[in-house]
Amino acid sequence: MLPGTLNMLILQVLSRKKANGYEIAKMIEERSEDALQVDHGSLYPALRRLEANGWVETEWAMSATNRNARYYSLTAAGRKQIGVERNRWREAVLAVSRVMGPA
Amino acid sequence: MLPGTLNMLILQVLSRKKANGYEIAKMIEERSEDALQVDHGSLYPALRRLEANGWVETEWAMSATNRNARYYSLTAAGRKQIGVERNRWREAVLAVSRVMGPA
DNA sequence: CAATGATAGGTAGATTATCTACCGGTAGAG
DNA sequence: CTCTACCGGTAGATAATCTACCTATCATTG
Repeated sequence: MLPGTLNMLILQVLSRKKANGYEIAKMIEERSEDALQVDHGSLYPALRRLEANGWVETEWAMSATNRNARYYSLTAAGRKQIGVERNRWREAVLAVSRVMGPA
Repeated sequence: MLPGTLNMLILQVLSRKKANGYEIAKMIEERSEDALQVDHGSLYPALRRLEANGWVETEWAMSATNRNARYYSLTAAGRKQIGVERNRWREAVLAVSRVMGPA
């Protein structure tokens, strides 16, 4: 997992639907075709940061598998933040590409 | 600067020619069109790591501007390492792209 | 000749984000 | 009743970066 990308990835998957931590990790792993493994020792602290920044909000609810789970959903600020992170990522990749050259 | 990319960027610029720290930073900045700023508090520790890993070797020499400078050049292991880092980077970008989707 | 900016190398300490390794618990299948 | 999947968390180590500081010389300009 590239440092600095986890926040963006979490916000992205939450832009589709609210989810609990376990589901967020699974979605990132599945959508990356298992290329990204979300360590849950990284995930929960990251979710705390997102909440502290006002980008996600939480509520406790029963999961589809009948467990008590903390659900995360994007705030309005969180939706804006996705754009910020996307642009930062795109520019970072472009900048690295310019240095690394083709192939 | 994305964490985890500096080593690769340094190895890449050294694959063209040997250079001192100041020149390495300038080359990365110029080739990225100033999108990447190489903090020299990050650069020198990174160069130490690369040397400790046996990917670069150093010698002191006079620079083009007539100053005593430590020049870095790739070892055979360093050349191989570029490929390793390139592949890792390419796969990481691809994985993130799959999660983030188009646009 | 003195001041300044560009060149050059370095470190200490703080910050940030990640990973490792633990802890706790429940639901449901077999 | 045991085992797997599900679910949430933290403490401490690790790694890489950034901030801020130090030193020094060369070359140009006033």
